[in-house]
Amino acid sequence: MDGIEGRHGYRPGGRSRYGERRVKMKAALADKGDFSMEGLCRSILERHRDTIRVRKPHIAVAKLARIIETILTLSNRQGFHATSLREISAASGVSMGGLYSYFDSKDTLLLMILGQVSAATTSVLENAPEDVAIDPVLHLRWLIETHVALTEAMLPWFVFAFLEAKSFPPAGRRAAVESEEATEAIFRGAIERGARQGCFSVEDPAFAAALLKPLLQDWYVKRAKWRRRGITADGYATRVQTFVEKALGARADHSPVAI
Amino acid sequence: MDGIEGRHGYRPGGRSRYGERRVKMKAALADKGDFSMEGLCRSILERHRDTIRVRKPHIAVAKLARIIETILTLSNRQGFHATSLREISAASGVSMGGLYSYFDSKDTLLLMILGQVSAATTSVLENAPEDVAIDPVLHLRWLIETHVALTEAMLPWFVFAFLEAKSFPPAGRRAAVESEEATEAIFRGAIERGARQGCFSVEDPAFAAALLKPLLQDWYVKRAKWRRRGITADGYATRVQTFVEKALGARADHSPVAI
DNA sequence: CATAAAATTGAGCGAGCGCTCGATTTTTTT
DNA sequence: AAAAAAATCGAGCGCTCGCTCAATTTTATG
Repeated sequence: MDGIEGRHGYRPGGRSRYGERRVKMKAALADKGDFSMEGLCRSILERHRDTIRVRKPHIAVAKLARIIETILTLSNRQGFHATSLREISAASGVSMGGLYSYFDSKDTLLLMILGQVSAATTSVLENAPEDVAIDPVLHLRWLIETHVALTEAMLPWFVFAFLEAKSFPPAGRRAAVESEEATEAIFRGAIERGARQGCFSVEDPAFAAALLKPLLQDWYVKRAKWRRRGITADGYATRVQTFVEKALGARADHSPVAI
Repeated sequence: MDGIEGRHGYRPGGRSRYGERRVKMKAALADKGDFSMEGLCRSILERHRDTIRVRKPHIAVAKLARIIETILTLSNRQGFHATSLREISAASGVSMGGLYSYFDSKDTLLLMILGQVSAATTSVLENAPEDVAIDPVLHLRWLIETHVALTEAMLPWFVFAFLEAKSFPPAGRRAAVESEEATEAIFRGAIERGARQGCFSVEDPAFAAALLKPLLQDWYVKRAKWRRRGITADGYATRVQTFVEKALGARADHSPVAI
């Protein structure tokens, strides 16, 4: 995996590797799964076979896709709570009763989406290519660009999770906190290993790891702002890498290529 | 203002200035206004004299305080949208009709709170003491610790604003974005000046300023996490100062005292 | 092509919502 | 202490919400 582009953002005297990086970003996700609406809904169907009453998978997946597409669109505009099932029904073309073949309550629907987001996040970030995971600096760099690429590929899902996770049922709240801590633990792992090996000089690796999450969240939460400023996903990832590596006191020979 | 403690976190060979810093944190806010529930509600009353139908200020302020206290508590637990006026009435001891002497719609109530948060934020952060504002490094350090102190003093207000600003009426959305950009502009001012004067070596001051906001937000948004880890407001401010100054390549002679 | 199974429909239910307004109590003025 | 003004009250209005289920249409089977 990751093959031809080689060394993951590290290239001794390199300049302007934008094209390569963009390819790599997509490549970093390519093997990890299918992030299309259909693929994600297939995964939801698997995790909720007991609740979903429609038996035929191809029918269920297609309709789930229409339903969830609609919910993400409406909720990200006006909030999940403010989006009624009647609206969802009208916009998706699925009747009121039809919706209830796919979930038993509005809360379940919320949990389906939150669950898919956290499942995708951990399954992607926990599986860095071996050659990257060896070097803490490269590993952290990979985590940052992969996180940005993932949130890019599942943008409306992450926006939804961010907006709605807080104001909802205990189960959802707990799941969200756990998911976030899992992500943070992955960051912390790389930073602590780097500190032990002398790649980073940082007093408090746990704190640095905790700060990284909000930095990465800003990319999808304030998307409009970054677009207005003409910053691309690659540009954002590169800048965060630079910023964080400097804050961690990364050894100079590893410093990423300037934007 | 800020008087006796002197130089704002900078002290050549200093160690363990915790006590001083804590005093300074409160002092930094002391002259800027009254951040008690009463004081904040007095400010709201001033800005909404036309909507609020109760004429006597002392009565209006006292009751507003009870109402808003209740709303902040309930909303931060279960969301503003999910909190009904009947609940607010029961919990605050003000009748349904009574509530409507203080606002003409639930949306107005939301805007009152959001407005107070952004008013307080800009009025505080825009008024750094002159001796601090002179030096960009000290200025940035002051902005960080004052922001943390302010969000500490108005914790439920900031949590509310963070949770509810997104999913509501256009007016509130716009106000929130503007308020955030104002804060960011203040950060950017200090960082750009520092870069020009050579105190910082940073490629993209605007980007660094934009990243600072989410770092400071994490303090009040994930409050439970930080408390669980035993990190105080002072500790958080100090760590963010260290982290950010390192990322900005601040000159060593200005580096803050180690925790 | 008949029949069983699966999928889909939407009017209707009870509940709770934001909000109003005439009646009532409290406070101030004379 | 009476009258005027200010503040407070809460039952009730119209409406929309999440959700259900008997009836219907669509699809698969022998």
